Amino acid sequence: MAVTNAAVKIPFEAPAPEKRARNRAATEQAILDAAKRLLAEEGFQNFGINAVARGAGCDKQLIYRYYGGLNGLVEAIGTDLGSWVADRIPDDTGGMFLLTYGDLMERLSMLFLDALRADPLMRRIVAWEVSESSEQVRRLSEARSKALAGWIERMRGSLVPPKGVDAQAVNAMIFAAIQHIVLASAVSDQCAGLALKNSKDWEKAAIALKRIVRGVYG
Amino acid sequence: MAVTNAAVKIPFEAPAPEKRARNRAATEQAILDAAKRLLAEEGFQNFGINAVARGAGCDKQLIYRYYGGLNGLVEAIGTDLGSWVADRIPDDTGGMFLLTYGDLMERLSMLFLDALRADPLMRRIVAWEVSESSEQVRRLSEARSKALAGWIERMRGSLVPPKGVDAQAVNAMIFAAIQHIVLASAVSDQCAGLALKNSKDWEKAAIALKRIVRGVYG
DNA sequence: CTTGCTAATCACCGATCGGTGACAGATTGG
DNA sequence: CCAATCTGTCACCGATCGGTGATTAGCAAG
Repeated sequence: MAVTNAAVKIPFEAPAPEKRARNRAATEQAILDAAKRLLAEEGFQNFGINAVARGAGCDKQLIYRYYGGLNGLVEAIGTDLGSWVADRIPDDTGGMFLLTYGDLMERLSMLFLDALRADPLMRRIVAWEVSESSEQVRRLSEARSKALAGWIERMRGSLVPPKGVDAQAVNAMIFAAIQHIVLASAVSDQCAGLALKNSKDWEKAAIALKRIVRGVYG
Repeated sequence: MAVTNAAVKIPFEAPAPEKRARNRAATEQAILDAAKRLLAEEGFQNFGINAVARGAGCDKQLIYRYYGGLNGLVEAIGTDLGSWVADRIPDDTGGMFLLTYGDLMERLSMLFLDALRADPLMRRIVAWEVSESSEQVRRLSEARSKALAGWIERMRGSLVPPKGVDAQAVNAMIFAAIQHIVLASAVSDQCAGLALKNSKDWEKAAIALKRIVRGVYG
């Protein structure tokens, strides 16, 4: 055949002279890291076997071997998510005394808002959750909400919501608002006409959020 | 006889004897309808030239010719969105007297919640908005928020928010909460631990929402 | 050194994607 | 009647996707 040998691909091999040694554990970690990085930076849209393998600098076959495919890999990300959450959201009260349930929810709202804003991976996962109904994302979703619920329970202590208020429903609304507003800001710097660019904008959003919390819980 | 003839492809030609006549306007409409249907039913993930052409029962070439590709088609959907919103969200007060800004926002919240729940296309678009930052979705987003803002302005009448409350920020939070909770319910029947399946669940959600509105606006 | 095990790579598959150029059939104007 | 125009169809392109079988390369025990 007319060999076109001159057309060989030189696939950008040079600048990574650090070849990983023959080491399964390290490769597994590299794959997992690449998956998280890719999901955080590019979103779930172009998240696939080929992309992860490229990002990890290894063959996709290894993803099948070590994780059983994308599903297993996503599951592994979910497993990671628990500690991930624990690492990124403070467990303490920030030196405040949370005397009432309103104090608590105000504090939780602010912590969650800041944590989500600072965590692209978590944002992408939330966006994924509301966009697709596959088994993959269902697992991720479960891991996330479990970690979150655990965190809230830990922070709650012995505080109880006021009588006559469906705290579960109200809190779901509050967390929903935070999630949506952070997601919207990440793609368009605004939400429902409210600018969400600089820290001044966010200060307004935070005040509004506190106002809502206090309006319900006093 | 060993009829190899049986192996011929019969490409499922029969059950659609209704061939569209040679008619550009009708074809354009069929494409637009197919696009909206596809987006509403399948989501933005598998929304593409090929899928739309399949759905419209015509060649994709026509989409390029009549709409200039997917971008133009999405833009056409955006243009449609104005009347779409106007058709689906009531403009009247439902026989209520909206005496205060709180009355208004409570009513708007309920209307928006119901409308979004009943409108899969709008849901998909919102999910798209928070998942991708392309020019396509930016156009859609603008059309949607414009239609929404117009609706709110129309409903507002002469009512003004109470002093000392950043109504824009608070309302953004409320609408964000509604959008996220509806999106979440559409894929997983729950949000942040709150079940959102039957009408009883939704009644609880609605009450919580009203509570929040009343907590802020009285 | 040879044998085996395993990490890792390579080559290929069919399917689908977005996109384009060429062509067929109907309609219309001269 | 012919030619131009418009609607619609078809075949094909390169790229990428998820997935798999065969193969190479490094390491340790015998």
